[in-house]
Amino acid sequence: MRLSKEQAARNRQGIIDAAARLFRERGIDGVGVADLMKAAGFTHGGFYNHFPSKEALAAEACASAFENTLAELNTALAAGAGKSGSAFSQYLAHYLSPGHRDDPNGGCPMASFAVDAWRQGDEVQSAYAEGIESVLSAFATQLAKGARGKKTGASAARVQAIRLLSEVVGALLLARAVAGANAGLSDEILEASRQKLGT
Amino acid sequence: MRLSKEQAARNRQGIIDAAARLFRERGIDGVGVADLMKAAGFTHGGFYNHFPSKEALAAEACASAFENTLAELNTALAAGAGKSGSAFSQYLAHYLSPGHRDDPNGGCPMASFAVDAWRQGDEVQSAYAEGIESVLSAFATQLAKGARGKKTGASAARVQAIRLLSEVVGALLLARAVAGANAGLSDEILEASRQKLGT
DNA sequence: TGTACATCAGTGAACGCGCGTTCACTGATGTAC
DNA sequence: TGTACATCAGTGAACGCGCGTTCACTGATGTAC
Repeated sequence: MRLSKEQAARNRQGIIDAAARLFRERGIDGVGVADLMKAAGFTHGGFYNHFPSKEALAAEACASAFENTLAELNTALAAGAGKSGSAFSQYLAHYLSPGHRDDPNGGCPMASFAVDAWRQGDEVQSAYAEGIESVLSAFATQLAKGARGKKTGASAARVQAIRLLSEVVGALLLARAVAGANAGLSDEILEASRQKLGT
Repeated sequence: MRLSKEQAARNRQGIIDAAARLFRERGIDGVGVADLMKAAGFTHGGFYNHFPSKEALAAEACASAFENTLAELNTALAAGAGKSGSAFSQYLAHYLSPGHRDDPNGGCPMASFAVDAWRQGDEVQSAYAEGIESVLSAFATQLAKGARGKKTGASAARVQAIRLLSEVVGALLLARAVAGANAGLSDEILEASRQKLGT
């Protein structure tokens, strides 16, 4: 039952989408090839018609998750273009919301893939590092133009972007890690960073 | 070949120590029971004489890693007691050093166990959450007393402690995740947080 | 204090299970003539 | 345009492997008398 090229390409993309969701939720090692294929609506045997290995898929899924995240960020910024820097602040507030913490499915790949990238092979690491670089650029652009009154230099904005990214990713990861055992602490962590966002 | 109680207790501790090291390095799922027992100098069959399950050991190893980390922090602070707040700053600078990034073995359990705690069972989550709470308290105490000139209130110090912890943990995780694919970016992330530590 | 027996840490083989990957097969699609 | 054949996405069984866990066994330690 050979399929048309278009359908095959669509099926391939469906597997990547399912992987991008499931890997973020349960980690790369936490999802089997059979689970993935089932989630995409297939049996597991066909997997290797599309990808040379599970790790190759993981790298594509990671890259895809970053693309979606960047697209969302740009959409959010474009929507609030009139209101100067506030769209970015709102994006960060959403990032640090309990909703985002509890739904890693479509959420931040920087948090979900961080430890996976560290311990996984080269392909995933490369995709991850490129994604981080893209997000940092986007953050730095926002910080440079949105600075309150005083002009911020490009290099200062980059340092600020790195620190901001470290803080929000760290807060999200810590909040997720303690959510099950200490929900109050988890909320407190998110609030602490959210309160002081612009400072 | 039954052993003396003392020897048995020492062997049990040896397994915990090996686990605390290996789990931080490769993740809980990345180390098998056989690997652990071999690292501790035993064959794998005896594992269940000491622990009811791998997860129970993981929880103990996580708690043990936090204890060691807190002890190191206190030692560092006591050693630099004369120089007011600078001992704490030095500790943070060490935390954000390339050396700490490249040697997760005895390093920060907050970073190493973050994703494991999130996706693992209740026992590990509890140990992790308690560890985080202890470190936050220690940080808050330092920030409250070490504040430059102006007095910092307890609740403000706690918020500051949470944000500081989020930033350093996030920076360490990001730096580790990109180290393989982009060493320059990895160093840059550590430096950005290190430069601005007190600000 | 000395003897007999129960205890239990450690060994190494074995268990069942799920994983990533491979394989022979199917049949509609794409292509060469 | 029509026909014959090669291609290849999908199926489902099977592979080897490593994992967490269990087991029968050993023999020195601890304990009851």
